[in-house]
Amino acid sequence: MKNHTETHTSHTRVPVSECSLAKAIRAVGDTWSLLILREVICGAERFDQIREDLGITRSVLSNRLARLVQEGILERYQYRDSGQRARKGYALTAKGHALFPVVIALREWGGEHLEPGNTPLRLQLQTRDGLRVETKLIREDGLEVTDMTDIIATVKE
Amino acid sequence: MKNHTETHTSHTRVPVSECSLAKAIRAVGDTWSLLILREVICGAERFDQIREDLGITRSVLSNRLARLVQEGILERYQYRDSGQRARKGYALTAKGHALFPVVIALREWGGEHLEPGNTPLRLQLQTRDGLRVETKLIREDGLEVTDMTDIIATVKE
DNA sequence: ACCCTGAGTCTTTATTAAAGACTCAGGTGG
DNA sequence: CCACCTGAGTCTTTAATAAAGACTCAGGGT
Repeated sequence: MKNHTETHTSHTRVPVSECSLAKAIRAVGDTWSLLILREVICGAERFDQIREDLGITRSVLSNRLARLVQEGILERYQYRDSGQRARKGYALTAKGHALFPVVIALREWGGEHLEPGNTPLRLQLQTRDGLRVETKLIREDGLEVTDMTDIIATVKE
Repeated sequence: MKNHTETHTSHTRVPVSECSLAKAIRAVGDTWSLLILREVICGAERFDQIREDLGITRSVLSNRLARLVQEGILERYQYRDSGQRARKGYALTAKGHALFPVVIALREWGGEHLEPGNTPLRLQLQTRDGLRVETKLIREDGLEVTDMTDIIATVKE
């Protein structure tokens, strides 16, 4: 436990009910939703495929998928592999795709702070022509922020 | 429900137990942890302050804080406001600060996709000298990715 | 010495998730 | 055409988590 006596920053109060960040966390920040999005991003589009990969129960998966569809993050579609019967799948909508920065940032954080050192296979997020994609924090003036302790929360009005 | 017959991308299988992204989601992707981090970022460092802001119960807050400290995302410290008794607070560690890209990306997504139009007060994340900070997806070659549908998941080895 | 407050723990009740049996519709094979 | 398989769920029961709120305990203040 560090022991600092410097004046600490004052509390920026934005009620949870009016905060975009809190709403976003409420929308996708639960135990399963982000993992389901990961599955869809990885190309698991069928119910049972997602269920097997995640080890989630049918009822919970059913609920979460319905919620994600209802929130406009996922959408359902039908497809048919040649010689197979028609099946239903889930795919990202534009709103769902807009979560990529969140997912990629999480992936980066996990890779840098949760791996014991030598991790075998790492999920990679890249463009279709194979270029790696990463998140950067860019200031209004175009410069990159590297020191996170320089960032603070304020209330804009 | 759209009805596409184009060949869908194949499934990129990375077991959840070996995936940095899944681990990151496991670590902070639950109902309360991210909201608690939001509080700390906003300067709410005391137990009861966080509890009041979030409406979380004491026992759950206690558990989550302990977990976040144990995971090295938060740390405890003591401080004393002038004329007040010493108190304990929670602050982000370097590992916790490294989650800023995730938080900022969530904040952006919430602001763009969850707000009904005219939202009164919006939490702003900026540098100490008042410059707004935003996340960008940058490709290996330095160009920004604007079309999210161009991003796919692969397994790197 | 007594009281207040911050920072919890403990106990009871309500919600949510897990496990796994059951349903139902669209095809497939005979 | 009929029986059967499979994907995509629902339903029921049991276990785990969270909510509500009383209780504890230590450090100051008066």
